[in-house]
Amino acid sequence: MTAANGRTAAGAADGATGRAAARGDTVAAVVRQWRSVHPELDTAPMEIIGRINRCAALLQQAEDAPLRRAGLTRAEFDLLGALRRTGHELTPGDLARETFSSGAAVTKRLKQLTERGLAERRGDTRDRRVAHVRLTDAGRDLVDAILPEQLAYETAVLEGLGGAGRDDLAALLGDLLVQLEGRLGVARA
Amino acid sequence: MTAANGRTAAGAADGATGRAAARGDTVAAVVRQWRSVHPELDTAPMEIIGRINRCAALLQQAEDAPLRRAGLTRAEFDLLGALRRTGHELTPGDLARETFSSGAAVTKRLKQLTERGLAERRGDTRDRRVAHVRLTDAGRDLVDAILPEQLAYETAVLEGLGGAGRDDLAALLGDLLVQLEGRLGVARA
DNA sequence: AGCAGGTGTTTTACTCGTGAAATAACCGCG
DNA sequence: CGCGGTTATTTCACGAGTAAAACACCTGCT
Repeated sequence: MTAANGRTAAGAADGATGRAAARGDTVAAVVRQWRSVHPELDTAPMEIIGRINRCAALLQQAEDAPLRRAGLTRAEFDLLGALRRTGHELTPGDLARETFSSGAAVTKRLKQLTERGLAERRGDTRDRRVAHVRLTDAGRDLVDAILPEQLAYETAVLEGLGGAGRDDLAALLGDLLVQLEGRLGVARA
Repeated sequence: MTAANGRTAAGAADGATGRAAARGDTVAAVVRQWRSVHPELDTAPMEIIGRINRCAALLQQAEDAPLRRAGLTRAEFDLLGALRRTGHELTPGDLARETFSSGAAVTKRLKQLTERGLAERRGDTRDRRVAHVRLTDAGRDLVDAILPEQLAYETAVLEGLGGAGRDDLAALLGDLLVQLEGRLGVARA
């Protein structure tokens, strides 16, 4: 993911579009550039998609710092988080699905995480192809230490929106997500 | 970064709402899991941040396909797009800032893109350290061919939100982005 | 002039993720 | 039983990104 798609990247700041863009976030500047080069195109979607991408990039950047301090990659934390929140053992395949990554990536991460004593694996007794992975106490404690920190940061960032704005935003993003997940068939129902 | 942080990942496990019900996107299921494991935490931010991350991931996935067909990485397209929308030559350093990536990455991409005849470089006459990069005709045509396609897809996805919803969403994301960019100081002002 | 220090770009060494092939084990059917 | 087909996981080869070092060049100071 990356940080910036063409419509997400920043230019100079200056703003005149829409109510929030009066302050001129970086996306507004980019959209303006595109409009002046391609006046015939409807650039409205960029105001949403571009901002989503840019928000995601900035959030990731901000939230990766605490993880790094704990010696974890975001992907590793996602894996541990999946184990923590489901509350039961998962197979590598389950973990790949939960974390939206390839099986190969999960294999590598599990090797790391088990070596570091954050996760444990045990073979299935019936089907010797499958493994079951669970958190160690250390793994659980690590997740439980990091999660509140992340949530606190997120809460602080969202503070500026006000309660109603937060609710609206969550709902609208939910609608959009339903569109996207429907469109791209979300596999598991 | 990727697709799914701990609070973004989808839950297969939660059959409760079965289909993507009234509000049943994948993020809602994940949030529900966290709440049941950590009832004391305020999980509200996940409803926004998680959805932003997931939307970004799905959008990228969807929009990468057309790029791939054109033989481009998203990062490469971002670079070409920065050149296209600014309308003038940029130095590698400028491109790194515009596309939020490291200078090293830009160097590599430029090598690729010039070899493929999509961009050209020329040395600065005054300062022989700096290079100036511009699009070739082929590069410009490629961007101009891909961009409308991407916008059309985005328009289609956003269709489902309705005009008012779209405006609200853009504005709210703008507000959030201002928070984030302010908080993380956005270099270029 | 000449050098100290700063800036723009590239190189290097490495990490991480991926797709595809390889491996290993299960299942059902003759 | 044993063979074909399928599924779970790992291995392999590679592409892409990064941070830090290297390089090349400029600028200001003496």
